[in-house]
Amino acid sequence: MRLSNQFFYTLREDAKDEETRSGNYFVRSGMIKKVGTGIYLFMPLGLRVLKKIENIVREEMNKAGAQELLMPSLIPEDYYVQSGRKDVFGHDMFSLKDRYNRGYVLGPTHEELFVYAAKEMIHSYKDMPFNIYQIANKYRDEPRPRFGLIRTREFMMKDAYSFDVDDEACDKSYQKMFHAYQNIMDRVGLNYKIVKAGTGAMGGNLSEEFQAVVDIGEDTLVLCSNCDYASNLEVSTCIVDETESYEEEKELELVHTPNAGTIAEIASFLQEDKSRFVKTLIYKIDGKFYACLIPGDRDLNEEKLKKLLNAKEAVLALPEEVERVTKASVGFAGPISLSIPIIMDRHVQMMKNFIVGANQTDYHYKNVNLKDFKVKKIGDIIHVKEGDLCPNCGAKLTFKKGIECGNTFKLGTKYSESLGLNYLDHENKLKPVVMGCYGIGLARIMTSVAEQRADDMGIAWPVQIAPFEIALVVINPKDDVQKTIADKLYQSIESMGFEVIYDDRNERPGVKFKDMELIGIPVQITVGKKASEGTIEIKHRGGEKEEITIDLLNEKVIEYLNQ
RNA sequence: CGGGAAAUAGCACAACUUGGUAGUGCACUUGGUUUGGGACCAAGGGGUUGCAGGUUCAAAUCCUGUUUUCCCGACCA
Repeated sequence: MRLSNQFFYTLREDAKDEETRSGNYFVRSGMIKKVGTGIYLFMPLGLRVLKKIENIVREEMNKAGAQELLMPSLIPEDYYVQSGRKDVFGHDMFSLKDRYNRGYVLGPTHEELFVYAAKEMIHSYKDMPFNIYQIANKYRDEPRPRFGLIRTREFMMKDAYSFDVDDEACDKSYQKMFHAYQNIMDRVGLNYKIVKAGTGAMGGNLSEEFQAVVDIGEDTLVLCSNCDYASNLEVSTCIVDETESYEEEKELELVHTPNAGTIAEIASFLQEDKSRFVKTLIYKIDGKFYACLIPGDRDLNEEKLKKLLNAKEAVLALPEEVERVTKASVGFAGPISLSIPIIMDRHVQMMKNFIVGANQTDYHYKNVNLKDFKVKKIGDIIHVKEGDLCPNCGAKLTFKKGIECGNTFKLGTKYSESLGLNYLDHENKLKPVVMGCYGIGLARIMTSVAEQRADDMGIAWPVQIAPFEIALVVINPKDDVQKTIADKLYQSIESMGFEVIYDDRNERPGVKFKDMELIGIPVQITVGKKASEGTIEIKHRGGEKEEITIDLLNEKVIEYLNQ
């Protein structure tokens, strides 16, 4: 592409509203522009990157035997009412009425319609397996979109669904997709980790996430320093250090702790470390109150709590409710002589002489031990911390931040049962189809790769997804010799099948260099003063320039692009 | 949905406290000088100050409402 007379602009100043480095560079390099909260338009340059990612995804999906189709975004709401997900999504789904007051939604994810499509195909076990997918926009009314393209309300997603006769067959389909995902993430040049994740409201049995390792990520990845354990914080576990404490059990003691309602306050008041405390959190779980005991320096994991109790909903009790249940102000709840059932984290089992609230405003108990109260259930209900011990090998766990770029789910029969997707097996018996679903966020890949490769000049795109492979800069387009040579080179490189952005604008050299580095073209060729002597320059973005003779250009270009 | 901040030229901001011709930088146009890392000089163009009301002789400025955006939190298949 010749830059003169093309739609191309860059901004010299940082974007006001972009919190991420990549987001700022996307805006400054004219790739995207914010239209509203969580809504962006893609300018030609940005679209090229997105399309390249899309094509890699499409190629790998097709290679894995999946077939592409296209679902509508505007969907009669009945499909989501039937599946029960109108309620599950609630306000997260955009819904609207047409002129006849009929209800529609903008599709937040498409299990329902894929099942609808699959029903046309599936009658018998002979009709499976197959995998169908689309690359299309999804709509979610996020409470708080942020981080550039990472959390937007409209976003391009590849979603695929596999259909199989049983779990064993589904495993095979799942593995195919899993490998396709590895190929995709490798090809786009992403530094990523595959972690185990929660199945959440999607339901199903197994979920793995392809997480880009990026500091601005919203997810926390728990990785083992020794083995290959990798898991999303949501579902991470650890083994409990069972080193026996030989501490003597001391006499229970009631202490006056005026106005010290939080762990931090009471810890500083009593001059004790937070780990000497046991927090008592009052939860309302499926309508009933429970007290949850966890170490004072830990956070409760509501997902784990729900799972332990096989519950649908777990919410922290309101202050009034806490006061009613504990007969004390918030902050003084404790397990001793409490009337509601007590759920205790495993770690508390190993503690001795700890401190808890006394269920009396302004009082705590010191030297509390397990014999002092009754527990209904013991389990793992806390988030792991850095330094906890790996559940596989016992080595220390470390944390990294991640952006979820892709995920793979084994859905089981959840949707096929609720939506009546069945087939006849060998024995003429009706059985539910076993499904898998597989998603990839295209703009999240774009952001993650950019974030991982940004420097203080701009984005250093990998060749595979760069908007152009080669930048050709002519230093002085008013110099006839330079211009003629550059024009020729442009045609010749383009005819070799490479994507070239040819900067023939009448700008000063510095402007062109800065722009090419900002938008991140991997290889740059410069035609300058020495062109008249048959010498030009080639370099990697941000690298050292090499002077070469013009006749060597073709082979050098290939060499540089492959490096 | 709670708490905070903001809305002025394409972009980033000033003027608001104390009401009186809306200004600066970048970008843009014209002319000239420049041409190997975001040039310089000169002359220009571009604004119903988010929207709607109110106070006033007079509102970007004060008041009320409204919409939108950003930040923190809650939330997040």
